[in-house]
Order: sequence, then structure tokens, then C-alpha cells
Amino acid sequence: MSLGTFLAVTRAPRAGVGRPVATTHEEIEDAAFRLFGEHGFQSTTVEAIAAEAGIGRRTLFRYFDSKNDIPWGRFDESLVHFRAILQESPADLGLREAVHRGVLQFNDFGPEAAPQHRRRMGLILSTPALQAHSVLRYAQWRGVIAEFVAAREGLAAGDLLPVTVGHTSLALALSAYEFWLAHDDADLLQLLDQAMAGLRSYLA
Amino acid sequence: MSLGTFLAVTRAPRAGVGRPVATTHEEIEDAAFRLFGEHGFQSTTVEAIAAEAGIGRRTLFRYFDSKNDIPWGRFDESLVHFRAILQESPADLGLREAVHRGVLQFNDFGPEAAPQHRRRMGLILSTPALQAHSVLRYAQWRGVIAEFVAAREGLAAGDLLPVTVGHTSLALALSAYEFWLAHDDADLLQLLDQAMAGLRSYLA
DNA sequence: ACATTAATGGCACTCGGGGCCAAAAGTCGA
DNA sequence: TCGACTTTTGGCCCCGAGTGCCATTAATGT
Repeated sequence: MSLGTFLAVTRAPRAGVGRPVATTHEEIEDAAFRLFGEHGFQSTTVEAIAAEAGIGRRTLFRYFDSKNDIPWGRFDESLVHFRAILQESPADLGLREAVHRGVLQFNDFGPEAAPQHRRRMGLILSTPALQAHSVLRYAQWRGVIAEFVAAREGLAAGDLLPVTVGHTSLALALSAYEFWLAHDDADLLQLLDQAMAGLRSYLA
Repeated sequence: MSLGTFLAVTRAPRAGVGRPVATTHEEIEDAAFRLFGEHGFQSTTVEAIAAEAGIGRRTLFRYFDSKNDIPWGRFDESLVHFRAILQESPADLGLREAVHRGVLQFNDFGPEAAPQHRRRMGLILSTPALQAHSVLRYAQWRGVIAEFVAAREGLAAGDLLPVTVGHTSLALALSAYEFWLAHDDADLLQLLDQAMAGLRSYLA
């Protein structure tokens, strides 16, 4: 499981009754990425994406709250998994190690998922509008870490340390991602380790 | 000088020739904050801001690229100052200390500027659209730090360490700001120190 | 007075987003 | 098989941000 895995399955709310759905999140996402690849994110209109997916514009907005949300897929579902990863970490593990390993595991995906994941993150991190929108996703992700730290240290999730650890973990992840995207041959997990090591020696 | 100081003076490109300007960045900003305070950011239309400032909608967009840019004022000018602060730091100072003190100095403003600064940052950090937009500003700020670190360590600004230090410095600043805004009696500079101390012990 | 210069602001357009609602397309019970 | 019910679809219309175009305005300099 990884960031690349949040293109999960569109769950059926209930089977049978009512008009059947016309599409799925994945179909829209695929159609969108196809057009983004051709014309870029900005130049691709929502109307065009809807047409490519064979649905109405209005319907698209029922699957995704905004155009900016499309590249992120169903990120919220992967957060549930992230929370689980952290909670399962052994209690005797140091806090820093627990968080770090959790982040590594969250970003550990097989080599087969890597190209798709690279395309997704490359698009996000190279498009200003998406970079901007992403902070809202990042905030949720940081929240998961803050909650974990708070729980383990007997603090409130709004206290300075949990918040700082959340922000810092994101800082490390983004640093690694930026470098990873700039270098084809780089290994993401290794970069996460390197970033952590670099920061520790910087702060020591 | 501080984040609060980027409401600098609107410089005259040349005196005299041509139709005189109808307003300044500051006038628009004041008008905007007046309306934001009354109706909130989202519910205040650009049209209303222009009217409040006594100018045309079209003219407002010549002063600010977007509605989201208004609360930030003239941040780019304060970045010039930030760059200078870092460059003036003594060479015998450790890297971490140099960066940390630079950040402190950048955020050091007199008690008289604090209320205005609080209002500004409070608006930004409590409005999703502004939070999102802010990453573009943050990226510039991080860039200043990355350049400084790169120069001092003989690295490229895109290398992992400079980027990581930039991201981490922002992480610390945002953590401090969030807490500061949530607690009326808190001292921002002290919080920056605390966040740094907390992170160091977390990573030790 | 008149040419020059530069900012203003109106108009019209595109695009993202959302409220409203009739039509579509299924299932289920009689 | 027919109708009632349920749920999604997607068309229509609106709003607000942002932009290109350009005539107008208001200053300076000759």
C-alpha cells in the first residue's frame, strides 16, 4: 500500500435499486490523465474530461469536488490505511523510528506501481494550481501523524510537538519526492532515509 | 522587518508623465481587510473590494494577480530583506544557528505591528483557499533558505540537504504560527525556539 | 492648444463550481 | 407484464474569478 494505492475501488453504496452509475472514479481519472498528458492540466477543461469519460459535466462534479481533486484520486481512503500502519507499530519502538517507518511503509509500493505513481506526483508537484490545492490533502496527512504522536506522548493533537512532527514529516517527504521526481534513477525510500539522516545531522 | 512589514510602499515607476494612479496596494488591502472582517474572505467579491477601494474591478487585477494575493500584500519585497538577513549572518556561526536566527529575525516585529500581523496570518491560516494559495509564497521563502544553505555548503540549491532545510524551516515556522494564532498570549519568537528545541529532541 | 504618455475601467468572454429539477434506468412487488 | 419506487444522471442557468481588448481619462512636455 502506498500513495499510489489510493486509486482504490469505487465502493458500491448499495447494489441494485435505482439507476445504475454511469462511471467510476477510476474511469474519470484515466480519462483525465489521458488529456492532461496531451494538453497539460490547465488547458484541459472539465468539460473535455467529462466528454472523454462519456459523462455529463455535472456528473463529474458528483465524483470529484473539483478539478484539482482528480489527480489525487481517493486519497482519503489511503489515509485510513496510514492510520492503521502507525497504530500497528510496536510500542517499544522509539517515537521517531515509529513515525519514520510508518512514512516509509506508506510510500512503499511495488516497482509495478511506480510509473503510475510517478506520473501522478509529477503532475501534482509541477502544476502550481495542484501544488496549492495539495496542502489541504497534506493537512489531513499531517493530522494522522499528529494524532499518533499525541496519543503516544499523552498530549493533545494541537500541542506544539505533535504539530511540529507532522509538519516536519511532511517536509521530509516532500523533499524526498521533489528529488525523486527530478532524478529518474532515484529510489524514493532511500531518499526518505537520506533526508532524515541529513536533517538529523543538520540539527545535531 | 518581519512578515508584517511586507505592506511596503507602492513604488512610483516614474513620476509625472501619464495619467496618475488611482490607488495603491495599501488602499486596496485596507479596503479588502475591512470587508473580509465583515463578511469573511469567501463571501467578499472582488467587485465589492474594488468598489470599497473606489476603483474599477479591472484595475484591481492590475495591482493584485488574484484575490488570493491580496492578504499577502507585497510579500516578494520582504523576501529581498530575508535574503539580506541571511547573507549578513556571521560566517563563524553554525549553519543551523544561522538559519534559525535568520528566521527569528524575519519574524521579529515590534508589538505595535503584532495585531495587524495577527489578523493577516489568522485570515490566511484559517481560510482554506488562502492556505492553499500560500504554498506558492512559501515556496519562494523556502527557496531563499535553500539558496543560502547551498551557498554555504558548496551544494546546488536543488540538492537534498538545502531543499530539506528549506522545507523543515517552513515546517517549524508554520507549527509556531499555528500555535501562536490559537493562543492569544503566546509569543511567536519563543514558539519558534520551542519548536526547534522540540524537534531536536525528537530527532536526537 | 496639441501631441504624448500611461493608467483607468468598461465590455465581453472563458472556465470552474453549484443549485435545481425533469428525465433516465434500474429493482421490486402485485 | 405493468406500474411504483428509488437513485443517478445530466441539462439548464446562475455566480464569481480572471483576462484580452480598447476607448477614455488625466497628467506632462512642447
